[in-house]
Amino acid sequence: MSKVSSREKLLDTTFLEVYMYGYAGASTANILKIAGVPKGSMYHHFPSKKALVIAMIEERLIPKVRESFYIEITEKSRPLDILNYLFKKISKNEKLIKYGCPLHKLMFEMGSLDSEISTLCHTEFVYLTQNLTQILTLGQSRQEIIAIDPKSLAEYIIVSTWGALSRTPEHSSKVKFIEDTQHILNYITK
Amino acid sequence: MSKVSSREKLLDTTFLEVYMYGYAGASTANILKIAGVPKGSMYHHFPSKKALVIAMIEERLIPKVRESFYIEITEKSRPLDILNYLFKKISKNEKLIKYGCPLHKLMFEMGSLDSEISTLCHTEFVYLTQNLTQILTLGQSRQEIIAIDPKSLAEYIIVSTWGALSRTPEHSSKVKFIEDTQHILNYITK
DNA sequence: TTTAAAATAGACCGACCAGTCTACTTAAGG
DNA sequence: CCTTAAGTAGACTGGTCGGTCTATTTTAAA
Repeated sequence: MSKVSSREKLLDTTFLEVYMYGYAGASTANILKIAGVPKGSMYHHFPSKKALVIAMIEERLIPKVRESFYIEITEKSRPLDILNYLFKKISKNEKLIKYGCPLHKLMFEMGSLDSEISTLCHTEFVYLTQNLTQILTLGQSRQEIIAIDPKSLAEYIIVSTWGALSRTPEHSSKVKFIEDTQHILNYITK
Repeated sequence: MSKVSSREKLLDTTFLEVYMYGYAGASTANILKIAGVPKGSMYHHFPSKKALVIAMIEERLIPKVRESFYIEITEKSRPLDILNYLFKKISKNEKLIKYGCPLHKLMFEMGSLDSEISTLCHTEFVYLTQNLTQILTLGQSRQEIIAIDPKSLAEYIIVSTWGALSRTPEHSSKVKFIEDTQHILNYITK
């Protein structure tokens, strides 16, 4: 029998709650109910709702985002193939297609609510950008990717992908996402 | 002395509140305080918070979005010039750069909260797409724009632009937006 | 001028919010 | 076994939420 600690349960539940209802819309009472954890435990582990969400970002959101968007770079990496594979992988994640990238969603909401949290999210955006910039640079050295400032290109690819993932659940689909990201691939292919 | 009706004041204030705090984060009490309108008046004009927001979308948000994203098409329109002009105009709107497109922001938030409102927002996305599709088709007939399914291209341009506008306020800028959208223009130029 | 509808005004409601507090239980080290 | 801290438990607080209700004022038509 697995014994998941209250802290872990809280982080898991908070991730889902914030993903679906946003930071403002997420209620601690509901999180506690779903996690099956009493209030005292939550405030023992985290001083506030905000602190809980920050821990969730660091220990759940960021790792999950890296699973989806981070590209491991090796010497024989084929940048375009990798990017293509990445988009395919994302397109298979139904929740991602339906409700968007949780990092983007939270970052966007917090932009006008709390600069600490929004900056924390932005830091991960910077990290992903740096990783993608490396990939693009490698592709450029092999004449596979257009010769444009790779950092600017990397940022554009990420924000465009986020945009493609932010359609309404009813009107988003795997097919549309692949269609959108195909434009990105067309553009960056030399 | 201008006499703005309570209803109009409520719509104006609601637009700002929802733009800054989101639907879940917007409070009727705060809207009433800022608008200087008593609660009874609000519930006389609108049966609920949701109805107020829907009226705001129809009478404020959509007109504003069309100001920024709608392109009047004429016979001698130069599609690329128009798009370029459009991006320049958007880049000059500091609030848009800082806090993103209010339609996109609300649509994204409501995706997992209320399908009626999110569908209403999506309808406007479809409208903007149709308009842009016309422009692109015109450009294609003049060999100025790449020959790719114009509807798919139009959708991609809009979601990418929305993505470019959804950076954090602290890290978004006119320059970055122009940089992002320049990639779009590069891509679609034949 | 009378009358009825439209609009204003704000006290009030139960539900829910994040957060506090005290009591209790469990786990670990000496 | 005893002690101490870590963790659990949930009642409770002040404040805010969206929404209701009744009373009053304003407007405009008859």
